[in-house]
Amino acid sequence: MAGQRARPGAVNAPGAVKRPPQQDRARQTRERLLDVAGALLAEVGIERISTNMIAARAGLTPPALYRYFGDKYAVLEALGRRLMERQNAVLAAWLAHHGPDGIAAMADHIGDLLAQNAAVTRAEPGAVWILRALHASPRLVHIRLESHRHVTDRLTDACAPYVAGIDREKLWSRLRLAVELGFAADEMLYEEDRISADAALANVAAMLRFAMLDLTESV
Amino acid sequence: MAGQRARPGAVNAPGAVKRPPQQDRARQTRERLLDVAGALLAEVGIERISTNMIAARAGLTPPALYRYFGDKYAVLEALGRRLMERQNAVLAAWLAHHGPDGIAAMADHIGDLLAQNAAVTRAEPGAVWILRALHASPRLVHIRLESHRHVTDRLTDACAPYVAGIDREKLWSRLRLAVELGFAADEMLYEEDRISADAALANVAAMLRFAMLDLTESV
DNA sequence: TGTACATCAGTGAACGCGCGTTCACTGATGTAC
DNA sequence: TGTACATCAGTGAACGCGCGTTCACTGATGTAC
Repeated sequence: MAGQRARPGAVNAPGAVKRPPQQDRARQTRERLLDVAGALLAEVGIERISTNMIAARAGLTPPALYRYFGDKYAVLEALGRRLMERQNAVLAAWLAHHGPDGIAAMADHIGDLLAQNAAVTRAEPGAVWILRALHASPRLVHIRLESHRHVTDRLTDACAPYVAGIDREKLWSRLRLAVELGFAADEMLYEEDRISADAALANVAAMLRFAMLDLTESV
Repeated sequence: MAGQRARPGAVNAPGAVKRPPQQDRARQTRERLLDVAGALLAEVGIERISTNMIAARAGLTPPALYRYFGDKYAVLEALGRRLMERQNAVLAAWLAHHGPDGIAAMADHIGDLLAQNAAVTRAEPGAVWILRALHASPRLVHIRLESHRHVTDRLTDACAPYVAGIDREKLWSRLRLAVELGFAADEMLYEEDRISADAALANVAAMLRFAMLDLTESV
């Protein structure tokens, strides 16, 4: 076979992994496409969003989008990963701050973590809708699952030294559940306007604190 | 204007509310369409499901679907409502059984409620995907919200007599959160296979029990 | 500093396809006498 | 019990539209000398 390289005229080797953009203009365009996709997800929902729509809103023609993303799902996937990375950064900072002080210290500051996470989410265009899309499309669910597992791994690492008597699997399960409930509460606040965000986060924090401290007692 | 009634030839007055089917055959067809829609939601997701697809899988031609549902979203809405009604029936039975025995009795049997709810969900074709679709489409979110509020109202009614010292709004907020977390935990079990369903539900039940009993103490 | 050249970013036009929905119609079911 | 008639359930064919995606191309940016 002569020539594994793409034909000279072919802009896109279909299905090929996209190289990261080389120029500043391109990096900005890519970010803009993601921002626009988030906003549109909120406006029209995952069942109506389209690549043509995203490109148009970003001031581009459709083929330009395909320079950055292999297909429609790749856009949504990148959008999801960008949000989760930002959330993970919050967690990392929180762990660095409170992790070394032990379980009780962490349990007492869960409210901070929830609040900071909520702030990051709120800053992202269409953030709730991104999270919901990640939940609702069979092609995307793995992203959220992987991210929540990653978060749980980090929390487990941080807690394990202080609860030596508990097998890691049990600890992991407990924290996995806590992660899910924390995110669920955060998302609920976007649609339920009959309860105050502060009160709700305080309640959740109290429940998660209970679950964490309960761990240390059951050694 | 002569004649508000539909033209003789017109099968569908567009946008008209559909009357409930008159014949047995029709009732079965309607149920079949909903079952099929649930299954397809699980297979292809809300972004790919289509009316033509639903009709074909149900052994019908596309126009037949429009005899039962005003448009595509009406199908999904009916599907969502059917599931929520079944879940609400579980709650009603549970409340009738444990409600009269007070807060502590209810708190001690939250695990039962979660388990029964999970069973109902599991029996419905594509149930998780229905719940997720209800979360992910702007046109559908209100269904889930209304249902969760309804559930919270019923719980608040059941609890209020035993916590006379607490203002109803605070009670409602606390229970609203509990409802959300209960459903979130249930849904998580469908995608997270690294933790056991029983253990997770037991954990959630313990947290919710804590939240409920905490209410009685804070009078 | 100027310029020739290579690479990168984005365009204009078009494709085949399945979508949601409607029409006028036929066949099946129920009912009054 | 039979039959004429009204209503209900489902069909066959088609519509205009926007979808996701690709092509061969032009204009913009960066780089070597």
